[in-house]
Amino acid sequence: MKNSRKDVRETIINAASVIFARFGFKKTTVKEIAQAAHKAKSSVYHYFKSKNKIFKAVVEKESELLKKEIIKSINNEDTPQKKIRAYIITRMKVLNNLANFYNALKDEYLNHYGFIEKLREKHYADEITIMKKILENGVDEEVFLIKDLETTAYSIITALRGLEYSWVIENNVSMIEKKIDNLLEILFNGLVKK
Amino acid sequence: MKNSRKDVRETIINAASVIFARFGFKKTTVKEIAQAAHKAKSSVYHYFKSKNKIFKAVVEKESELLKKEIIKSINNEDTPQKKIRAYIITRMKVLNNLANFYNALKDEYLNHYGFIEKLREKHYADEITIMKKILENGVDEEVFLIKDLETTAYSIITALRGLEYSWVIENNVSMIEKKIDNLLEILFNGLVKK
DNA sequence: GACTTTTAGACCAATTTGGTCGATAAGTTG
DNA sequence: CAACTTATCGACCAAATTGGTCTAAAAGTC
Repeated sequence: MKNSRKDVRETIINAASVIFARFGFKKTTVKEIAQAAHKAKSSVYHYFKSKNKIFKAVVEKESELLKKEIIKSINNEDTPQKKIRAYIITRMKVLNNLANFYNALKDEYLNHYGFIEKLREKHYADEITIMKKILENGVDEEVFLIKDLETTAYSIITALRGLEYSWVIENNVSMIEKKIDNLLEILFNGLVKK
Repeated sequence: MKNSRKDVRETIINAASVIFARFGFKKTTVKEIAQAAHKAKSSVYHYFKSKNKIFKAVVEKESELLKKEIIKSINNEDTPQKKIRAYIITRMKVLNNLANFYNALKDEYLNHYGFIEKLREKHYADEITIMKKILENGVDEEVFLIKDLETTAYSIITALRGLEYSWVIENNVSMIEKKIDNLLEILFNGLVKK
């Protein structure tokens, strides 16, 4: 029996994933991807229309993986506060292991490619949706008091991006978790004494 | 006062070192090196005749650093046995942080370049010289009994290369030190019961 | 201000690279 | 087996990239 078309695509994506992660989009050649997948270059083009499309497939796969992991980790927690905390930690941890997706989000150089922007937008939209659900849940359980869910979710997600920098440079994980907890303390209880 | 020629060369070497280490010889472009050193590409060529020569300078620098570290660690020990052990451990540890030199020693792809072969030979010769000195010292102190210093040094150095593979794949340092000690036990006392 | 050293932009020849095409092989289906 | 579809691959190409040169001007030195 022959390998299904999907299997071969998967093989190529996996091979490409490793090389893209190591060398970035520009420095990765289609020939290398082909070699790593044990195929001729032209065979790769039988499954993907362009180098761009290969990268797109790789990044989308990682993007979905991240989403899955986040949702899983949220479902493991019971209170809305713990869910938000789990969201943040998982997001940071997993994202750091998904080099291609991370680059797609950050790398200026990739801005020329339209699909990257779309991917970013989708990712941000997903983030907001997830956060909104958590908040909504918190309101239902009468833990949170929120006027505008959309705006609040948006604010939290935006603020989170500020954390990323510390995350990348600090290698001390427990230190970062402390910082996050401090941030969450403010977020949950506010700065004003009650 | 203007930067001396040597300083600029040093700047370029340092910039190149980082990029070569990350992307390897082929994937590194002279333009990138120039940018990292805040120079125009043609300015780089004012200091180095070719990309090859830049790489050569980088690798030689690392090679010398390794040698220095090894000698320093040997001088820190008093007995010949400890010196040999220090030699092995330092060699492994430092070499792993000198990506360019390591690649120069290992990478098949670089075989085309003549200077790499010469560098390898010099490195091996240095290793043997150092080991010979340790052994000689051991004989003088009547700790070792060795007929042919040259051949013995050669044998030990050769055997060491077999260790490198385990070193690279194992990340458990103490485990590797154990393996080394076991090897040294055989080396020092022999397999035959006395 | 003559002279040397640096710098950098324009330029070039050679290689590399993304991508195409046609021919052949391998599977599938009837 | 024969018609047909799918997969594989080597040869090929135009465009981009790259290592490397050259010239001219800026900066430093005496």
